[in-house]
Amino acid sequence: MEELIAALRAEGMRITESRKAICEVVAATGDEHLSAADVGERACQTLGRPVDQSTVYRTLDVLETLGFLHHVHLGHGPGVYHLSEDAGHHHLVCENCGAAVDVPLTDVSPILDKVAAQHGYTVRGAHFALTGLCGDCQTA
Amino acid sequence: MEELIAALRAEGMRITESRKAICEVVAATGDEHLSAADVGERACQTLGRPVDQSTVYRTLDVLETLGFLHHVHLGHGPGVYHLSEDAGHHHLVCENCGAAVDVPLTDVSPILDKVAAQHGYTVRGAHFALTGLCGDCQTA
DNA sequence: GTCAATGCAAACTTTTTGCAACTCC
DNA sequence: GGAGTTGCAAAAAGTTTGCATTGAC
Repeated sequence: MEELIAALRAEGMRITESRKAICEVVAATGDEHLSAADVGERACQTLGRPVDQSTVYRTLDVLETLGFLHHVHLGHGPGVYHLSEDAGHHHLVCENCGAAVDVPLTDVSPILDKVAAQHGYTVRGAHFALTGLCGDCQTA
Repeated sequence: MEELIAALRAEGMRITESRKAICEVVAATGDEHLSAADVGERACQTLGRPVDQSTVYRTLDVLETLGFLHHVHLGHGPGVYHLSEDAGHHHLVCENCGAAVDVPLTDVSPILDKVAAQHGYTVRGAHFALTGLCGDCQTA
């Protein structure tokens, strides 16, 4: 959290109560995947007063631009945000129940990189999830 | 096209002018990826009168349920529809310019299946695209 | 005091839904 | 004639934007 605030300050940006609250929520995010609405809700609780959704979006956008956050799409619902990691991971989502698991990038990168290279592409990040059926939904 | 119409009829569904036009558009789709709006626009031209977007969505939904179509998400814009193929393919999309290439499923399935299996999942289809940078955008 | 950031409201995009009118079988 | 379909309009969900006011520096 201190890191996020410091980075914003280093960019010449102003540190408002709303931003502080959002940074706190984001920093406290473990490997959770929060939607913008989730972040907003928690920020409101942290701050004890309403924080506008547009402010949440704008702040998340800033943090994403600075490289602290990524947002991914796990399904048809809202996009979800999570802290950037060194390694990164793909997401495997059940089409039926929505359960999601993280897949270390190292498990899939070799092939994806190779395939992408065949088309002149460079795979970067994991903006969309891989879809399938989880164990429970297969048996059901 | 005849096949689509026949299938609808076989399901006890009614063949209207709008449906015929939409089926014609869809059947004429090579390996293009059309959004619902694209399909609607072409159907209007084919038919010479307006076809409501809701009718397009409902018809595409029927065709998808019957297994003739799939829809995928290539980026943040509208979903796109394409005819089902025996083989199927993934999509590799440039984050920068949006250029998309099809990747044969056989090129990536082995790994994806293996990784998914490690988590008890079964990968099915390719509902979301893989993202990266195309050759042009890398050099730029 | 300035200028960035906020909150509010309104626009926007894509997709879905309720419902009366229609028309295909 | 009766049920499946349509078109229209309105709603829904997620996100973005314009703008006057506020507040950080």
